[in-house]
Amino acid sequence: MNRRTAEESKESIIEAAVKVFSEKGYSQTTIREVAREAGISVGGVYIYFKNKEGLYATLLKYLLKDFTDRTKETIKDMSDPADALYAFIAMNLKYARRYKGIIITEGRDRGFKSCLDVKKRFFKKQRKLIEDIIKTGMTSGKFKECNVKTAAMVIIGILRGFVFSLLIDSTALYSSGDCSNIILNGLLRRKE
Amino acid sequence: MNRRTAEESKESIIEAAVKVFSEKGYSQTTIREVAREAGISVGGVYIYFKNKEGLYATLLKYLLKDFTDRTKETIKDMSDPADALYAFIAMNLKYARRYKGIIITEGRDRGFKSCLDVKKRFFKKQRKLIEDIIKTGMTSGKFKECNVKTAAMVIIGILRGFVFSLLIDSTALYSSGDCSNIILNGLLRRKE
DNA sequence: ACATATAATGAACGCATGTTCATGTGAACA
DNA sequence: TGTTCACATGAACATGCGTTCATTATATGT
Repeated sequence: MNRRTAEESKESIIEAAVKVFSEKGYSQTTIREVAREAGISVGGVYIYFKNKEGLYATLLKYLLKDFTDRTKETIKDMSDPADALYAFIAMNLKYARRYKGIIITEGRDRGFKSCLDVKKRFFKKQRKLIEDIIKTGMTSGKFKECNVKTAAMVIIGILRGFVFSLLIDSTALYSSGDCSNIILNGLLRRKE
Repeated sequence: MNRRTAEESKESIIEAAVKVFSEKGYSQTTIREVAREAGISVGGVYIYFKNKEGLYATLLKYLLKDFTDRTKETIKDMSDPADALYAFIAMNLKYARRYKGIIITEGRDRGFKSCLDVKKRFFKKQRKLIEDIIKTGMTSGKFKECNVKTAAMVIIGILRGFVFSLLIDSTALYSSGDCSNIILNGLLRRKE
């Protein structure tokens, strides 16, 4: 019978870690549970990862890169900026549901410098994507003039709120459509 | 020399707990640190609170009630709904900065039923406040017609995003003004 | 069959933390 | 001075978790 290769084992650990961390967040996740889920021993985990934080950092990088790539791929051919913004929002919501414990986790500063950097770079890329959408919208005249950077930050803030709402109450949530509608149109009545 | 009364001790524990939980969140907070901060022994904490969760629940209730009351007081005399919304947002931001570890904490479901209920009731009250603002705006014709409940939920989501942004990067943040501007006006160019 | 390298095991260790409890302390009153 | 009561202490206990390491199992090459 063939044993697993090192690569296969490592992958199954990452997959298991993604699952457990997503459900429980960092503090509540134990190496023992990840090991069980991956079908390996406790010590086995430490063959492939230096420690818990290392495992978490690896998985975070892997997941965020995957997310960024998919998002770019999804919106790259969209000409209408409103469509792109909608797709961007929908994409965020979908991933948030699946990996809620990870995308927003209690990443305390102490001892997590590595993760913080990964996250910051991720959010920077996200902001860049939105900024491009907004710029396109402004150039084509569809969006009004505004501070692009600020608007992008606010939208990212809105999306974080989305995700956080999921953590508190995973059922009752407004849809991507409702959200993008308010972002696009605002609350104030338009003249005429 | 006069010793502290039971009431005084209890209060100083709550104050200490507010401080430590705000900074570190639930998991990272230890009873030992709360006790030290309160100037009491470890065992002393257990005279006044059943356990860690009980202490947390008490402090959460106390803090959220205080916040709701102050918010109501602040906006109750404002006639312009846009002003009220702005004040509401500013209020949230202010408290979030101070109590970030608590207002948004990793309140996992397991074993935290009591806290979850407190939080849900709090958010319900918050939503009610925003709904009233929006309704006022619609009645006066300043806001356009929309689904009040949904709009309120979206705004709450936006605020949660605000707070979460604070956790990740406490310096670079858009202002309350930027935020309410986008909420009120949206991104799309207005006709004419 | 034997040797070697690779992959895996899980009991054991050290440490941190929530919680308890027998004991101590000081003020008020007899 | 002695008694009582409320308030407080902190060492000790139990548990859980991250981490290590001496040992075992399996495949591969000779």
